[in-house]
Amino acid sequence: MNLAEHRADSRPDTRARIQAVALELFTEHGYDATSLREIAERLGVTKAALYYHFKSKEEIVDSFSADHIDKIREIVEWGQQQERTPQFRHDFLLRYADQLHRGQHHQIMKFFHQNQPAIKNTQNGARMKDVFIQVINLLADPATATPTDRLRAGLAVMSLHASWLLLENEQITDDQRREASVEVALELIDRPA
Amino acid sequence: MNLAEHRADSRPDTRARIQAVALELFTEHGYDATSLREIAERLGVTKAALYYHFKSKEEIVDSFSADHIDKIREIVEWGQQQERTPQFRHDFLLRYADQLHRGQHHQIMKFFHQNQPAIKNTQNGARMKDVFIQVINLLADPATATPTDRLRAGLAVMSLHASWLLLENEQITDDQRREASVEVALELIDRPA
DNA sequence: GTCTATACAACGATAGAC
DNA sequence: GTCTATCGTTGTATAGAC
Repeated sequence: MNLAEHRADSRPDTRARIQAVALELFTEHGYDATSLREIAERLGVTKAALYYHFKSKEEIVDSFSADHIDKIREIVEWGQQQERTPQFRHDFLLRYADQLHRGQHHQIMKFFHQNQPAIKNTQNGARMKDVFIQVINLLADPATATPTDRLRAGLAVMSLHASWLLLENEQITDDQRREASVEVALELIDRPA
Repeated sequence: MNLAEHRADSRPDTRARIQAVALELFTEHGYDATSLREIAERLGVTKAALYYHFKSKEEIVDSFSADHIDKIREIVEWGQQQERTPQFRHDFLLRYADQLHRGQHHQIMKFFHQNQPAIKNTQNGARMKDVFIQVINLLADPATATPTDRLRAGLAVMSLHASWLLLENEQITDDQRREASVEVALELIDRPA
């Protein structure tokens, strides 16, 4: 899984640059609307060069989402070993929010949210959906929670995922945006009886 | 007159059938991933037939979203003439939720949510975004509300829009789904001081 | 109002030179 | 590791017969 070490012999970090530009364009204009030609031109190379680093367009998405999914899985696995108390839900949500704000993970979530039809049939699209369901299951036990509780849990997660979208026109800093999203998320999961 | 069952192979109202099939496929597989050939085949006609009724693929989207946008605008215009009390927010949200569950409007919102990159540069995509902002402005006055209040308002609307998505695996009826989404939405807009 | 046939561009992907 | 050149497919859209 450690691709960085595998490519230690290649000269510039072209692979990482492709990932960064692809994520940016996929998020901005959409996965389907972004051609490999656009990505290549932005980098000053040709389409064929991309195919040296990735065997398909879909593999570019998989490459930058695999790491993000693994990180969320770690948090979920930790959570599954804890007792389901209100305090746990609080801690879990803070861990989750913390992870979202590391590196490009926030942007990756934006990409997944806005390109669901394009990726839901891909390998990592399915994995992302699975882990998302597990997160909600930890916040609202499917065996005992009401549909209303389940919905609150889903919206709590969505508050963290989509805060940049719902608050995109506001004149606030990233930290303020993050603080607001965590506050509202906590309200939602503290609500159940 | 019963036009619908008059003839099985040459039904009238082809335009409406195109809209219905297009909305279904656009929502299920995505706007970009759905070709006009697919839509035509599902209807038992050829691509060229679609072009008699609509001058482009984008116009199909515009045709079934224009009516929905107008309906929301009516509600917004009503809201802008009311006093901004807690009771008003309550009534407004109920009116909005009610509109969402008429006809195909719920499905249209799902389509817009899941295909934002594909439609954000279209005419009605911009109109949809404008009216969405106005809805949030009515629930949380941009001049006085905190970012947290704004986020709650946005999530309240998202609760109504995305309840079928967040509760898609639950074994509940449409009415229960709707009831839960309204309940959580009302909680969110009742929260501000 | 729907058909056949086709124009034309763009896409993802591959082969092979350097 | 990147290039040129190209393949095969699919896409939207159009022209003209019926």
